[in-house]
Amino acid sequence: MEKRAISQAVIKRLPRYMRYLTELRAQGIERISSKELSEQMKVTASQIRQDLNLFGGFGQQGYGYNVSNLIHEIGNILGLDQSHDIIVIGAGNLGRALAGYENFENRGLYIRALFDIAPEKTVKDVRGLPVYSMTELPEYLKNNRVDIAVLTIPKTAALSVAQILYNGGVRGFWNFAHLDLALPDDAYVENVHLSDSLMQLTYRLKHQ
Amino acid sequence: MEKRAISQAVIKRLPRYMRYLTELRAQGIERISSKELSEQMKVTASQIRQDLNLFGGFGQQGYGYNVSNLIHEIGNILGLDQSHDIIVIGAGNLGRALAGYENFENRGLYIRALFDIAPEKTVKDVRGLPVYSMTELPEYLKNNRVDIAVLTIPKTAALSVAQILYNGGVRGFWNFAHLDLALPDDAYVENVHLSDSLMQLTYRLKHQ
DNA sequence: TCCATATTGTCAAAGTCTTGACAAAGTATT
DNA sequence: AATACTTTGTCAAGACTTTGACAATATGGA
Repeated sequence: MEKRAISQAVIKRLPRYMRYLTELRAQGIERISSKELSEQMKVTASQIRQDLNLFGGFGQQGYGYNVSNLIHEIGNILGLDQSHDIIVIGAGNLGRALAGYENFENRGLYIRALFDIAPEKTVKDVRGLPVYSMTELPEYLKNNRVDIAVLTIPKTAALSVAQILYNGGVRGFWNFAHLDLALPDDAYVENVHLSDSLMQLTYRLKHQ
Repeated sequence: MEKRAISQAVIKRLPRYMRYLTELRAQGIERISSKELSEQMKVTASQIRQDLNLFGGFGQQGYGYNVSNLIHEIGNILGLDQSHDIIVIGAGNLGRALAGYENFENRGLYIRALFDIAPEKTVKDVRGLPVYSMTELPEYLKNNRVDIAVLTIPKTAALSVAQILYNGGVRGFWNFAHLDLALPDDAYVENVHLSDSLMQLTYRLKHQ
């Protein structure tokens, strides 16, 4: 799709642009210049223009960017034009929290089911989603498309479950287990290490 | 503490070193060279040595690094030698998930209480922690030290609650609300945007 | 004790990312 | 229709980060 490789640094910024632009649209703002946006986001205008230009000229000289159009374009870049079928492995508090996010569906992200070793322990159901036993996972994968698996399970279980998922055809992994999941190269793993982020905070409290 | 400013890139890597080193120690491994560690972590040995050297010479030529000692040193750098008192604002699934992490206490991170607008809705209690009403927050802040507040509340409430916390003396904010919290410069905010991270995954599924 | 080997700490080069500057091209006003 | 203004897209310079190389120095075996 794009000409040259896009750096990780740029990709990380795209959802943030999305967030600010969506907020602007909600406020009824239709156009925005890189300068105005840069002031709100506390980045340089140059960076915004440079980032957006990697994917195409979405702006217009003398005018700026059309907010709705830019949301649409960045959404396409991020793959939100395609729908994604998602399952959550681990129906504990974290799994239920993620499964319960309501805004995902606006972006083509559909949570289809949860899995847990002890599904009956799940007192409340989450938005009416089914909670299956882990033993049913291979069968489910045979009969249902799954683009992304969310792993909210202990690190001791994470790798073996990920392998079942990979063998069942899943290629997207959103991993909350406390280890860096290593899977074959055609699997895409986004590791989320919450405690790493908390330690960055304790670092700053100590040093700054 | 350190001579020159440490870059954000380095600080981000420290918790990851911590994770791998802790795993090594659990396996009974007492010494490790930057070369071995670099192979496990899939980074360059040079980067490991350069990073660690910013804080002091923790290694020994011809030997490598002592695992336990290095864990201790990085822990100090990250501020884990100090104890931190933490409260969680929002006792929904996410708040309860974070409050329930058991490993925090090994690192001096003590969750003391949760707050919620509707504390009675919280069916199960979390490890026996008290769940207070939000109306009790200002009083709590007068009587208790709070180093870090975890915000797991809707974005519409986040800024006003953060200001109450800031006025009550809280300077560390671990923010899960879906906006970038802007607070005075002496407050340290670590924003965690889970959906940003999921969008990086959808980007990669589309493009790679 | 000596020597071969291992491995750090550090420097400079290479690579990547961010910023400032400005021509080109549009908008808005008179 | 002409002019002043705005703002993009793009380039090159500057800043920052990562890597490779190697002297210095320790280990461990003979």
